[in-house]
Amino acid sequence: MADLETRNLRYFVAVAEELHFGRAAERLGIAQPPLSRAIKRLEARLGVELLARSGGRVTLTEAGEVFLRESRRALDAVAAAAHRAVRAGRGARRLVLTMKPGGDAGLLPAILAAYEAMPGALPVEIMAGAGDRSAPLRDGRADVGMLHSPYSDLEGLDAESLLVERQVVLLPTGHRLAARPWVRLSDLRGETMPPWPSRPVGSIAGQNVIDVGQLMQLIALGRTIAVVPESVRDVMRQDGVVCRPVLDAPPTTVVLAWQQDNCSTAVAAFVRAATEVAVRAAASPPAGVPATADA
Amino acid sequence: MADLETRNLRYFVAVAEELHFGRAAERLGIAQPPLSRAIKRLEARLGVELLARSGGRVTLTEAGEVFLRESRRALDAVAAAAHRAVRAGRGARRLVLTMKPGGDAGLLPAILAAYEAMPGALPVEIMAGAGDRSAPLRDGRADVGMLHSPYSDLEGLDAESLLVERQVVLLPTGHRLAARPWVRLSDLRGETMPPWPSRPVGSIAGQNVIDVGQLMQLIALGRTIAVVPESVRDVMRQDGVVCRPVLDAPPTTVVLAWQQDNCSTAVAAFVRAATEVAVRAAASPPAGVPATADA
DNA sequence: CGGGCCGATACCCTGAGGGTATGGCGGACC
DNA sequence: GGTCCGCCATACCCTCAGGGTATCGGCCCG
Repeated sequence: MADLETRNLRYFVAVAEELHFGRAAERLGIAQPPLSRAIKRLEARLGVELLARSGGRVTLTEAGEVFLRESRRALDAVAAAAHRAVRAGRGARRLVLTMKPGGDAGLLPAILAAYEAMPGALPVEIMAGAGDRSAPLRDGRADVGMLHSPYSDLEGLDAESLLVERQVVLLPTGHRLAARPWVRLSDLRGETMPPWPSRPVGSIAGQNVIDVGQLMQLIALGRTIAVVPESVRDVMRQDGVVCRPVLDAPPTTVVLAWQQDNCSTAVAAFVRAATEVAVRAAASPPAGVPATADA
Repeated sequence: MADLETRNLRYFVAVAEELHFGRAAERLGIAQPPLSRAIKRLEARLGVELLARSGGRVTLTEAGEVFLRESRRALDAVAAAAHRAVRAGRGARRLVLTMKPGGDAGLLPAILAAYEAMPGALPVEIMAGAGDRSAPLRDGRADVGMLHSPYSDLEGLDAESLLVERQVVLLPTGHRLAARPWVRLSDLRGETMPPWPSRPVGSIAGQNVIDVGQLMQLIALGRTIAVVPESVRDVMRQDGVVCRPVLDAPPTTVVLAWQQDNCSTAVAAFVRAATEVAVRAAASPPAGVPATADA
């Protein structure tokens, strides 16, 4: 069982995700034949068939499924090694927090204040950006992240729930559903919806959704509608947009997540600060963010 | 930040462990100059100095410490990907248990019986061997392991304590301390002791200690003495060897450990079986393995 | 039965990475 | 303080892993 290079893993992950050698090769920036060879060699080295090429279809074998999951984890670990070392070398210890802009449900200021009041608190750097917010946690670019539970993949991360929210749909004022006090998911069939939870940042009619403000504009213009956690309503208001509860949408949870094996005391302190703030917020919710009524 | 290959990590880990390019190169089976170049390139790619070469001394920088830890973890993850995929491909789902022979404190038969009585239990394969028993857990060759707490490195593993044991010293009958009812650690200064907890399997006067039986023989022959958890006494008796409690030796804990991110139900079931057995054993200890008296 | 899609094979070629020889710098010892 | 020695860095060469192009072969579909 010779040494597996990360290149082998990257190649396999690409093929496993595309289930198509040609597209995977293109994504990797190489030609298809070397990729075929590489995968074949990989299978030979492991002594296991990872992909079933039965005619025009490529599918993952059971071993391939396992190897895909483990490979992703291993690649994350390699990336984390690099990022953590760089951050350690750049001196200036910091705690990096990753989040979607506006995704903190208004909790962040209080959490930051609580954390920074703790003895030995590090400066907190906020890393806001589009795309999958859990990736920076896995690959070591961030220490903690505010994620949204059903949307983000928490596999391999530790997490603490901060807040459970209902979801609302954002509609332009002139929309056919805007007159109703509430809607159901079935009412939204056939509407243009941004693929909010999907992995690559979604595009609506060619426009990339990169921040909540832009999304609001698009809604006001009648180009799309969106289902979002109700706290977004308070963070970002926009004329021409109304929100209506979606009764049967599953509730979202704002979770604070971090890498499982992270033994840093700074992360532990931040998590403690955040949960304390969350408990307090649940007890006495700020105006505009009503607590979920007891059943 | 170009792709880091596992080769880079392996090379760095070797140098970081040896703190000597020449020895590290020898260990890796390559010459020293390519190794120097590789490390230098690695540092250039990361943009961080990992090693401080100040005169004849090589030391790790702070970033190097971080990178060493993370690199080990990443290499384990890569190895785990390979092993898990192979095991998944070989069909025949099994639960692999790693342990030091005789290191189960007599708990194993009951644990196996309890686990196998559970619905959906997999066949258990026992992987006994010398060396570091936590490595197979990290690199995916084993699912669960019985480790000994102060001796095995549990970093990055989840673990459940099964049993806390006092330690005893094994002496040849003719030994100067054999006449005493108990000893203290200070009495053992200067004695020939196998480096039991050390990473490479220790050698006593050129003999590799590979199993408990051999160790017993060596003790009976007066070649060495050993401090071991008291349950070893019951698993393996030998004429010519007596055991005496070591009053001030730290107690050892038999722990059941597994990879943190392992979400397999089989592992969960095994852990549950083991803890139940351990609780029962603590309540009514079998003859010969007295429970630790309440303080 | 023919065309097109897609993975596998054949063959070449480039460059990353390994080897040998040697330089250069520090520390140690007399 | 000079010399020696240990050890990492540099210089230079060479080999082969891995990438590219061209093409084959099997499968599906019309």
